[in-house]
Amino acid sequence: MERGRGALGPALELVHTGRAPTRAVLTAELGVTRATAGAVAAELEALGLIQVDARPAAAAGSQGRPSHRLSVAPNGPVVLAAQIHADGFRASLVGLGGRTVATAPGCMTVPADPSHIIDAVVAAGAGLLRGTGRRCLGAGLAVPSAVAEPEGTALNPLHLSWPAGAPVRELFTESLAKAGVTGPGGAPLAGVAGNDVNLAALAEYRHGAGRGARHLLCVATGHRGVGGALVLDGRLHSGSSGLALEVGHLTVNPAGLPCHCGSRGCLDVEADPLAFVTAAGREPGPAVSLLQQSRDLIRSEYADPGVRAAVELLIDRLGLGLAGLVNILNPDRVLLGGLHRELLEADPERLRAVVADRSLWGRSGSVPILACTLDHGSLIGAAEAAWQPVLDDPLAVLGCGS
Amino acid sequence: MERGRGALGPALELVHTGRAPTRAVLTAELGVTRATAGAVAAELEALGLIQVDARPAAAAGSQGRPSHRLSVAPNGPVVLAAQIHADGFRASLVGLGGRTVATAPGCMTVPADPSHIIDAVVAAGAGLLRGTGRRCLGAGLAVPSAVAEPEGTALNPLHLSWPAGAPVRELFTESLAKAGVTGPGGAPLAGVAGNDVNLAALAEYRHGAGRGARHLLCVATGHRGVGGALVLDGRLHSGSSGLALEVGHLTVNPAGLPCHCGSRGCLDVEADPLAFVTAAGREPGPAVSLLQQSRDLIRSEYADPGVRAAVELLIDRLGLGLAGLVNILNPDRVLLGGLHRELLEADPERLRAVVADRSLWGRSGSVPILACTLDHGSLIGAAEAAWQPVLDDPLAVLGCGS
DNA sequence: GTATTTTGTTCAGCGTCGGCACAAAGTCAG
DNA sequence: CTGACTTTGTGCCGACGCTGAACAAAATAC
Repeated sequence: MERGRGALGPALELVHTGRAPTRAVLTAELGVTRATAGAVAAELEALGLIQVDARPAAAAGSQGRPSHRLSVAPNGPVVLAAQIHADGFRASLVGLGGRTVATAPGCMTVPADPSHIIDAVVAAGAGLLRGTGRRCLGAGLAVPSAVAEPEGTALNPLHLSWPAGAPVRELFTESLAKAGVTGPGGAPLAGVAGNDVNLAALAEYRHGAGRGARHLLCVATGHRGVGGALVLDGRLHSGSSGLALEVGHLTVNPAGLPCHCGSRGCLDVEADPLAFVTAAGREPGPAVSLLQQSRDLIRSEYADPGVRAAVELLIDRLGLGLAGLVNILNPDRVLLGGLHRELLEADPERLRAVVADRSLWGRSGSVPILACTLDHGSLIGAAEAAWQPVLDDPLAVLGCGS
Repeated sequence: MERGRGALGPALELVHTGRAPTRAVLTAELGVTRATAGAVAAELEALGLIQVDARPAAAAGSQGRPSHRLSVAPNGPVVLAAQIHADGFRASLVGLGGRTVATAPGCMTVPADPSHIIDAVVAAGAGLLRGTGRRCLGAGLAVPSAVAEPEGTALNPLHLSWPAGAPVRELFTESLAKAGVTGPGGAPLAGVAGNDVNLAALAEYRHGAGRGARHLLCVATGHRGVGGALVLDGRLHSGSSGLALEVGHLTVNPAGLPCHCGSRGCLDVEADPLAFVTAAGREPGPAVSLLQQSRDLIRSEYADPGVRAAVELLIDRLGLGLAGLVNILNPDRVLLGGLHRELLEADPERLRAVVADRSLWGRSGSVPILACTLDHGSLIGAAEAAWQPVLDDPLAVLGCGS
């Protein structure tokens, strides 16, 4: 409680994202003196958040005294991360560094009443907490819908049969209280809720293929429709009311299918798994298995000319949409998830060529397009959102006394 | 040089934008004690940047001791602001608060060699500086082209006959040195260059219709093509390489005109003055007078059914483009400039209805759409960009000794 | 004219960080 | 194996920048 209180948050974030493996690097990254960095590390260790290994692993080739290694505390506090998708839910405890400590998947048909499934996923998370006995510092929930801020309501839970405007954050917070999940000192825990693609983008930025990007654009499709997200200088850009990056209604096929938005040829209906299966000339299965059906087609039947043509068609449409987004947002990296990831991996050159051709500047055209790398990215992202208050100011969350 | 050095920049910005008319308000806005706010104000006054009037104007109805009024120093330092457009240039000296101190317009055909006109506009500005004898702290240049960062090159100076990739920032800085324009202590001055719509958006955010917005979207059209800009939390978002908000190639008319980008029906060719004049069934005049021709048509011949139909057609196309941008960016305010401003004022309800109808969420649909209010917004914006280093850290620019 | 309210100023105190000196722990050269 | 060198960790002091409290000033309210 003497030195380095102002830099506590940034320092924790550096260790959390693995960008400060040693005290020396921490010193350089924070731009402070060794004395301050040392005090900061000591404080974070005292708070039980990080670990300092005096015994260095292997100082390969470097002269001088070896650095102490900084790492996330292996038995430190966790956050409760929850995810709801069309065919079930998933709850995890996630520590710093994006490390999943325990997981409880659950499959079911999602009930029309959001509070039921939120209670179920929270109960699963509470069970994990009891089982492991870890301290819980926050809770995050990912839902397949835009979440309006500051209300915390799910505006378009399309593939869930929920009513539009369901107050998911409020339900989540109430559910946490009912399940007895509390924060430090038994205080009630305020849950955070967000769109699954947004949260996945945040997770990729911190721990996945988005590390080191300044402006990260993420586009993904799960079962139906297309979602987008943008991370600007490390912060999720969700717009003035949480509704940014609703990219599904960019026009990518002027002569295309009518969309429920009133226009034709929107990305939502032209570049999602249903569009792919249809373009490949196959009979679409049930909605929740469309992504798997598409994956199977690409991986097992790519030799089929119909499948191949469908891949190329969807790449062209997706590329048009991405080019539009690149022109507007000028990101320095683009990540693709869900079916879009499969399309990228099936023919990376074609997609990159379309984007380069249609985004005006050769420079932006050469923006790297990569695949998302995290499993359950939106779950990790929900955890990241829950960690955010701790990363912003550890002392405010943990209290000076504890 | 004792108290309040950290809060110096934020305090200056508050006075600069008129959000801190008194010491008491400054105290509240900065979230510091009266002692600190007083010291900060004293320091800024000592630096010659602001003025403290002990004699209050008229404390209407309020109890207690009247506040001292804070205002921008009337004879304080200025920055050199320059703007180049299709039919000439304009140079001004602009003080804090966006106050234009002196102006030198110049009309000519813009030469194909950018350095000639940049030298001319800088010479005009240098003349103003000699004439007024004011200290100059920075210089900014607005050009009708995307400016790539960090190179400072004009990538698509479409209506100028410049080569693509002209190094405008470098030319500007060299020209300043040649003209003998120097910063504090005779140090060489680093010029900043930016896209005119971007800079106009910044000016509107600070001093115009954008004041108080969190996420401000600005769309404007001058003679040809459509430009956009985004201000996020007070900072211009120009993307990872300065190329963001190139909004001209959103598709707004699937069956529309071919565009040089290879697509059809782009905003650039469907919602600019040429498109309007053509849609109204008139013979387009020379490129540099298209905006004026459009204005005249709307203001004088709105009764003509052809003109009216053209207004409605362009409103519908513009609305489609704006709706797409609102879905992606979720701003809390939209400003329109150039011909788009005229369209808004001709039929505000129609434009708002189109945007509300096509942007998915009723809430975003009700985003306020307003007209730009500043004359020569991009010139003021060039000045704002030039002021930025002073607003960020006044002491670093002015030096502790002076 | 006195009380109240609000604002500006002075001064002491303290927390936080930089700078420096020194100790510690390794590599490298002979 | 020893000594020089390099790099990292730590303790101490001072400076800087802010808070808090007391006090003074300038208006309104009664």
